[in-house]
Formats: sequence, structure tokens, C-alpha cells
Amino acid sequence: MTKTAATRPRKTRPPVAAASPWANAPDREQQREAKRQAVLQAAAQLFNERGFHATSLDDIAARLNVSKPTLYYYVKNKDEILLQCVSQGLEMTLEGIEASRAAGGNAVDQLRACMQAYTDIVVQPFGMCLIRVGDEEVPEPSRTELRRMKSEIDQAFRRLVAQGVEEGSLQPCDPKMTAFVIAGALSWIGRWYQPGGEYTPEQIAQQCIDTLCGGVLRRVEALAVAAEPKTPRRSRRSSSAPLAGN
Amino acid sequence: MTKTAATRPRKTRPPVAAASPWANAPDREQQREAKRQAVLQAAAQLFNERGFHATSLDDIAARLNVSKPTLYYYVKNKDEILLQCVSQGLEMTLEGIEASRAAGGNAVDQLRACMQAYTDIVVQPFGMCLIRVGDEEVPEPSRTELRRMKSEIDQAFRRLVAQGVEEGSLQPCDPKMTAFVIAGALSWIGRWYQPGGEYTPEQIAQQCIDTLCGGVLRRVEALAVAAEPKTPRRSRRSSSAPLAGN
DNA sequence: TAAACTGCTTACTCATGAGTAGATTTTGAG
DNA sequence: CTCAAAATCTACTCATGAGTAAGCAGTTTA
Repeated sequence: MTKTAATRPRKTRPPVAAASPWANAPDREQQREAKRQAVLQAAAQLFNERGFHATSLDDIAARLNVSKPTLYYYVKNKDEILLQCVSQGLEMTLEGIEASRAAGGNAVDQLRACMQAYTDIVVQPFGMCLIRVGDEEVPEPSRTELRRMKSEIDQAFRRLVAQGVEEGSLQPCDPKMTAFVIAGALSWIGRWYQPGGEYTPEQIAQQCIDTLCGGVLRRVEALAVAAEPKTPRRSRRSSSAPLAGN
Repeated sequence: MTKTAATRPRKTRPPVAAASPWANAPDREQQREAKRQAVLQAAAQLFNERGFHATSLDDIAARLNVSKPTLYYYVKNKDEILLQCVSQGLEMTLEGIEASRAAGGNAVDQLRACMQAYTDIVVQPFGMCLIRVGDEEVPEPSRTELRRMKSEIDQAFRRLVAQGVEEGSLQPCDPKMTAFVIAGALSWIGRWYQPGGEYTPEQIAQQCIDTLCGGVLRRVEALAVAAEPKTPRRSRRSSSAPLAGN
């Protein structure tokens, strides 16, 4: 107390020069990141439940059993939270698409894989956020960046569709519109899906993808007649009692 | 001034008993209603542009060149505005469906008509509002009612799909999921459609409906071979130059 | 053990935006 | 021309919610 410690220059962080041998913060950083993720996760869920503007930081803090200022210890502000949530959804999607592409196969295979990946994502918090939150909500510095990423996904879908058409495995079409139809139908899942109710994500993906691929109109079976050689009318599932209640 | 007019009882609206011969307010009421509609219309547009919570009543008032309190002369509060916008979108849809049904034809014809009607609606302000605004935003008294109406539309689609399957004109499927796919793809239009850009609503409807009906996968032509007897690959529209720029 | 930092809290500030009170202008009827 | 109702305005109130200030407890490190 008496010695005012004015001997050393004393800056805010003088010791351990960058990248010191004795790992200064071993998993400290890791813990911090985990908490940060928890904040984003909780936020995403609340945004999905109530919408971005209808969710207050106090709501988010309450769900995590901390106080509002604590959030500011992990994120810059509310807008950044939203941006991060959407970005993560976007990144997951991009990765999914990349993986689908990497898995190889013809354009249809890749497209199917993409649809599957996309479906998986829109039923998760960040993915749901991605499709529920309109770009308008994001203020301008980030909005453009977001739009860019979204467009990238869109382009990927279009390219795949175009390839499929080229390849002859897809119906001739305007790839842009077809990509919109696909993205729309799948994105919409994120609007009605409720975890733990009626359908599992797998069932949803399966059926939606099949419907999109095959179309709703009945055709005189000309393709895929390998299975079920005789199906006069109403197939395996009775149409009056689907997979679940309601 | 001098005569204080205290002879008659004088209530807030004493003269012209209900439905008087000399039409008291001939188009007065009509004008009022027109203004009220203008308020809702402007609000819907702003909600679509910025989202409900991000739109202030001052914004709406400004767009109409009036002051905020004026709005309260026509509507009860902000929530009522939203409710009315969405309700009108809902009502238009219900009417469209009713008309499609009334037009007759088999289930597929009716379903197509419904899809067409729905597409028309989601590119208009109230319809866009309907699909952009989540139910969560609407506070509880009205939310349930809204959900009821939405469910009604959903049921109509499902019923039509089920009929089509019954009829044999639609692919065997779970009508619920198929209805979701259709509604999703078409609703999504309201998220990306920009009036006066790239595609006209007619083109959009046409292509989306065709894609949904026929599916994206190519099939060895077994149906609808009437037109274009010979189309070895890439059809009429070059896939690399769709209908519009971008 | 003391300095310094991490993580978190309570207790604010301050802007925005919904909704209201009450005056004021406009319009139509007599 | 007068008066009342219709329509609109100016000038508030008041709640909510984003973001901040300042400080306190636990922990690390020298």
C-alpha cells in the first residue's frame, strides 16, 4: 500500500511477451469462447421464438442466468449478436454445400446432398435465424456482407441446377427460378418445424426433397420402376393417415 | 354567440336518426374508409421493407404526410395495424381459394388455380406482410385467430392435394408435407420479389408452378409429349441466358 | 501477499417510440 | 354566416430497452 509501485513502467499487459512458452491462458480462451457461443445460441433461439426486435438483451441474459452487462463482456452489441448468428448459419450452409460438392457424383447427387444439408441446417437455431431474419434487420455495415454470402449460396444452387440441366438429369428450366423454388420450399421448413413434434428432421428432409425432385403431378411411371412393380393407386402410406397425428 | 343554444337537449349526435332520408354522410364514411386503407397500405409496405418492429408510427405517418396522432384517428394502435394487414392478406387468400374451388375442374386444376392465386397475393403488400411477419409478432388476443385463419388455408391446400392423390392425378404422398412444400416455395417468392425487376409476377407464377408440378428431375418424357416432339437436350430457353439479366 | 486481471454485478443514462391531451383548423348543414 | 362535428395538429407523458460506469469477488502470478 505504502509503496505506490511506480518503479516499473507498468502498462495494461506488460508481462508474457506475445506467444510465451508457458501457455499463459491454456483453456481460458476456450472457456470464454464456449460462453460466447452460449450467448449466441441463446440469442438465436430467442430471435426465432420472438423475432429480433422483440427480443431484449435482458431476455437473453435471463435465459442464461446472468445480467445484461455480462453479455457485453462477450459481444459488442445487439446487432453483432444477430450478425454472428446469421453468419454462423451461413457458414454452416457454405460448408455443407462444399462437402456435398466434395462428395462427388453427378450434379443431381450433389444437388440432393445440398438439399439435405440445407434442410439439416434450417431446423437448427442458427440456420433458422438465417431464414427467419430478413436482411433488413441487419444494419448497413454488415447487411451487404450478409447479402453477399447469401448470394453465394444461391449461386451454388443455381450452378448445380444448371449443371444438372446440362447433364440432362434435370428438367430443362431457368436455373435461377428453380433454385428459388428449392430454396423456398426448404427454407420454409424453418418456419414451421418444431423440435420434437410430429416429424423428425430426417422425415421432413426425405419427403420434401422427394417432392421437389419428382413434382406433385402423377406420371405414368417411366422412371424408377425398379421398386414396387405394381402400385395401382394409393401407395404404401395411406394418404388419410400420414406419418403423424394432426 | 349571444344565444347559447341551450334550448335543445344537444347530445354528441342528436339530429338525423339512423338511416335518415337525406343521406347525412353519403361518401363521408367512404372517404374515411379509403384513408384507413391508405394507412394500412402504407404500413404494410413499410413492414415489408423494414420489418414490423423496426417501423415506427412516425415512419408510417411521414409516408402519408400526416402526423402520428392522425393515425390514431383511423386505427386503434400499432398492433391493430399489423393485425389488419395480415388479416387482409389472409382474406384475399381465402377468397382466392374459394374462387379456385368455385371455378370447378378436377383437383389438379383447382390446385393449380390456388397456387396461381396464392402467388398473385404474396407479391402484393398485404400478402407479403402475411408471409413475412411471423405470428410471434402479433400479440396474443389476435395471434390465435390469425393462426386459425392460416391453418384454414393450409387445410384447403392439403385437402386439394389429398383429393388429387385420391383422384390419381397427383403423386401418392403425405398431403401435409406436400402442402408445406408448395406453400413454402410460393411464400418464399414474397421474400425476394421486387416489383418492377427481372421477372413479372406472371412469369414467376408460371415457372414456380410448373417446377412444383413437374419436379426438377428429368424424366423420359412420358406425359405431355404433345408439344415439341423432338428435343434432344437443352430445350427452348438456353439455360445460360434465362428470362432476364442477372 | 500484493498487483493486476478476469468475470460479473448493481445502478445508472439516455434515446426512441407508443400512445394521449387538448387546442386548432376544416367542412358541411342550416 | 354560424355552429357543431370531423379531421388534424402541437406538445406532451411514460415505458422500454440499449448501452455504460463503476465497483466487487475470485484467481492468477510474481
